[in-house]
Amino acid sequence: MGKDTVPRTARRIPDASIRRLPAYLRALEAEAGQRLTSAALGELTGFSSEQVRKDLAYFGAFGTRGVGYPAQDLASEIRHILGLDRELKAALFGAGHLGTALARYVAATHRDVRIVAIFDPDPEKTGSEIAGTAVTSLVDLEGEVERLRVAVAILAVPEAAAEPLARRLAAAGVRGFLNFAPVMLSLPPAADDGPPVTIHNIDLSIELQTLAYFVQVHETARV
Amino acid sequence: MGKDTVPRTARRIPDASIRRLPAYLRALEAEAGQRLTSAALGELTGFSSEQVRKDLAYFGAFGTRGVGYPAQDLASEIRHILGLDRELKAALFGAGHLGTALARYVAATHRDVRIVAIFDPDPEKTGSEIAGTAVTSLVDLEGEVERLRVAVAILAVPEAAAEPLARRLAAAGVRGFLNFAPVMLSLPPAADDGPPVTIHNIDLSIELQTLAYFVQVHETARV
DNA sequence: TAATGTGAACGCCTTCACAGCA
DNA sequence: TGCTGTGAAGGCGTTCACATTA
Repeated sequence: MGKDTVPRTARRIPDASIRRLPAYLRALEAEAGQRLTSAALGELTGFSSEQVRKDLAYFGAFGTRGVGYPAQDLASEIRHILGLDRELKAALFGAGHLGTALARYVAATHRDVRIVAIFDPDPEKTGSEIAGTAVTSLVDLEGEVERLRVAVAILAVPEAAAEPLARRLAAAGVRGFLNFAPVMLSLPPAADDGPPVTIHNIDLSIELQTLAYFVQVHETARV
Repeated sequence: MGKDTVPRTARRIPDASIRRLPAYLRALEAEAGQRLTSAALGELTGFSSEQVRKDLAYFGAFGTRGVGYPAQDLASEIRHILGLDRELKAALFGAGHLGTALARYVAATHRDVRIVAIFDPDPEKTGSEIAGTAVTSLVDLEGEVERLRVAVAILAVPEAAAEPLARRLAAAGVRGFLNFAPVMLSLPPAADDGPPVTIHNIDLSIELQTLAYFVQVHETARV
């Protein structure tokens, strides 16, 4: 997880709570039912019912005592909280296997997130299309990013390319990064004048090597 | 992140500490130098020096007071702690774009993790090779998994396929899962007789939608 | 002197327990 | 009666501060 630079909003909401909201949303959308109790929602998502209630209560009183939560409305509320009632404009960088998989996945499953551009320096790739979006060269990167009002960047590029690219993008106004390159992006000595930049790192190596630890530990700790 | 079923080992080590070890390892391997202080290692990884010292101290006294840590030896120690001094045998499921990207990445960057098998039901794919490993059909899945002594499974399969597959694999002795499918794997009513299963979920939707929240919040909270 | 190793303080998040309300 | 909403308690991890040792 990247730096979280959450400003002093009304009451401080735990990052952990925010990370659970998408799970609730998914469960609510899958469950076509009318009403759901916190216990039911907990069952579906793997969290405790208290956890569910506390998370939701940070944002308002959406439930009815003795009854539960209205599924449809709660889904809308969560979408609103996450900012998914307005389309999130994302640009993808890197049209390799990973980038292609990501573009297709997002296009197939996220109405609320739109990949407005795909960038790749390889001339063999530029001009082609992935999931309906053209692959573009990096000439006039900044111009395109500003023109398309790209809010977040998904980085599926080689390790060495990630940081310089991210710096350019941050300077061009990109506010969020989903980084798949195995590097700690240290972006800005950055500003407290401009809006903060959020970075989420997804690092396969960390997951794999951590998994190795747990698998191995359990082996030894055989009771 | 999945359930963590850590047994009562000697002293309890925070999961968070373990998740930082790979970052230290990466920094140590990149830095060819002789010695490193906790401050230097912190600088390279983005963590505080106290954090670095505390994390390492859970496992032993690897440093020299007044001097720092020996880079080479510390790297070996961390590899040992993570269990990366023995090869981790992994099987990949799903030979689509995501699976292909994962297989190539692991083969290119991890000496310590070996993908010993790639499974995909598509007859067009079986028989081909990805990063030197043949793509196999799912006939005799259990037999192959046991024969190859697969310790962890990487799931790059469609949502619906993930859970039934994971159940079969867990039954066949797979102990760790890296799940890229957007589902909460609820594996076992599982055993307390057998060894525990560790699940790490990597969920693009959660990351994207959480990112949407932070980007949006900052927009509103403009000072 | 310089940097590690570590008890103690702190803060954040989760869990508990129950008051409040349909 | 049943389930939500929430203050209080508890637990876990990070930060602080310093004693320790090459």
